[in-house]
Amino acid sequence: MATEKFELLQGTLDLLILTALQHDAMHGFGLSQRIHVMSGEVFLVEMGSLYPALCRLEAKGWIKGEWSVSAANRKARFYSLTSGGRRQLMEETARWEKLSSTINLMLKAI
Amino acid sequence: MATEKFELLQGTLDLLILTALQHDAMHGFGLSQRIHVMSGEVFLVEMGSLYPALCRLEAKGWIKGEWSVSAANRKARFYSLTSGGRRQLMEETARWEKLSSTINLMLKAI
DNA sequence: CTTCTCATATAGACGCTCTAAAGATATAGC
DNA sequence: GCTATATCTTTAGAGCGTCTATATGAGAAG
Repeated sequence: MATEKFELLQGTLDLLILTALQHDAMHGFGLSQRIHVMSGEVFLVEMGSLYPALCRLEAKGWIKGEWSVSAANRKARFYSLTSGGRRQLMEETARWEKLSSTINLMLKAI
Repeated sequence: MATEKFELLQGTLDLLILTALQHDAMHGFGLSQRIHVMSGEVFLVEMGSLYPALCRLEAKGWIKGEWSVSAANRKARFYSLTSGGRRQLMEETARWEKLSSTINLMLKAI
């Protein structure tokens, strides 16, 4: 899902979430906005995509969520990376680099 | 599908197929091998993934298939790019470049 | 005549993302 | 006080692309 019909490549949302959580804990709503901004408004992750992903990542032990109060004074669930999540981020980054560089190679092949 | 657990990113198989067909017509079986070789053995597209994709692409008018005889003297369906397929290849390439460069940007953000 | 390789095809399951809708609560405006 | 708006979470259902697994057939090789 995205601005201007740029749908995400399936399998990259986890990577984006882990990346966006790399430095501070965030709640889902803010995460969506951060991804939008970080991507130069290319990606627009809707809630219906984001929340299931957050649950998935939490179930796998890569992030953990805690209820707290947002800057706007509302209850919100703040997610942060676990140590396993950091490891996962490195692995997914490596995987991404391998896959994308391979595709780039093929595109340039004569 | 892949050597060493490198599964494809969903949505990139079409791009790989169109790219591999860019210069000559091929049958599915050979296409699978070509993708394996072109990718430096990173991608291994199994038949169960490839054939449905070929049908899809043909249904969309991006490739067309014709029965002929393979180098090994067997009946095989040779696929080639249509003009619409060439256009589609350009579009998907552009899309890939936009998406992948955006992700790379995010990964490098501090 | 049996086995191997080449080649196509299809069924069924799985996982991720999307669209869509519903609900709850604080703040702002009137 | 009342209502509207913005913030925030949640879930259901569908769709699509890929994967695993299997069936099928024909020429080549021995």
